[in-house]
Amino acid sequence: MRNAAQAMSQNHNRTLQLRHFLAYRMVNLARLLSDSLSQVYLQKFQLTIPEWRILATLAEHHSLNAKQIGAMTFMDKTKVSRAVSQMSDTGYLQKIRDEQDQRAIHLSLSQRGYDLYYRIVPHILDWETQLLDNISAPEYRDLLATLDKLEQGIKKMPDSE
Amino acid sequence: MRNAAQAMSQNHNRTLQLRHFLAYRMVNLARLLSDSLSQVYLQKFQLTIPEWRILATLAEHHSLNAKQIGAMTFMDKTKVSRAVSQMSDTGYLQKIRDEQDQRAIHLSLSQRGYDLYYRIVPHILDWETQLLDNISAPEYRDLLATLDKLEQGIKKMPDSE
DNA sequence: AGCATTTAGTTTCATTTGTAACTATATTAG
DNA sequence: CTAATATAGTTACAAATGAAACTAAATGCT
Repeated sequence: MRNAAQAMSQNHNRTLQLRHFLAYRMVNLARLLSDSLSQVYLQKFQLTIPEWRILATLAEHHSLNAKQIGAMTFMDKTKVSRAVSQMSDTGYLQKIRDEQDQRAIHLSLSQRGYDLYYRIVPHILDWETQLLDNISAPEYRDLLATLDKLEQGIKKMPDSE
Repeated sequence: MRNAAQAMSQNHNRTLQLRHFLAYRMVNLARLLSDSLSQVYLQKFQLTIPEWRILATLAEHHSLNAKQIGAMTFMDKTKVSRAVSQMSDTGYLQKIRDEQDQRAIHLSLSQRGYDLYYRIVPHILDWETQLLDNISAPEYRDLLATLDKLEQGIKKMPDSE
């Protein structure tokens, strides 16, 4: 028995049990994680999930255009566009047009944006700490490694263009 | 170093790196999985994601009411209600009022519903097989175990009511 | 150079979603 | 027994979403 697919088909005899169906489990857990995290801390800071994602991404990368943010966060360009407008209105970020390419707009956090980010981060990390309290350090490491492999794998699947 | 939380805080010195932030990784991967799976097979059978979830859940449990389905699939009751109506119209399921409790409605798949389910399942399993080809059997087993722990854990978190 | 195509980002519109209000039935308390 | 409360499910309304059309700038082709 070489891989997980063979193990699975052998264990379950080619029937579908949602409880053991990986995608179903991942989607449900992700929903729980996302709800818990956004509900508790982000609503408290008046940010939507897309806005938080942009804030965190820009805090790490300092300057990106909307397209890059979309690719990194797996968000639709319209979602990015709307969240960026909102954050620009609220003064969390600046838009600077590229001198070379007048279509592109460099986005970066304002001081106010960084301030917000640094106020939120401790809450996020506390939440993560609570979550990770449920698993061991090796489990955590293995989990991230496995998620990596799955992410690589799914991007190569025939029908995922 | 006892657990993952300590490992994490030590490794990353209490800064946030999205790449190593578990919730972010899980949510992104879940999105990829969900898109891939639903795009390829469910649209082909004219089912929405909520409809597929209800179909699969009823195929396993044979008779449930809307509330139970909602709890099992983590779907909002309005989402369940609408998907059930649709599936009833299409003839994939039957509604039978409980004799004891006239509010409750027992839902179960029609023959047509089971037929559809058994036509879809092989495609789902093929997709899963492709996905799991990327990881080993022990990795798969450990992954499901870890997901279990995280799911247990998050349900116990203070702010996740 | 001049016209077609591509690309970044926005806007429009139809669909999906969730919150809150609602209907109808059941349960509980006085 | 009756009134208040709770529960299952539906409906109405408003917000979020994504596909497609659109604007404006850049690139490619002849």
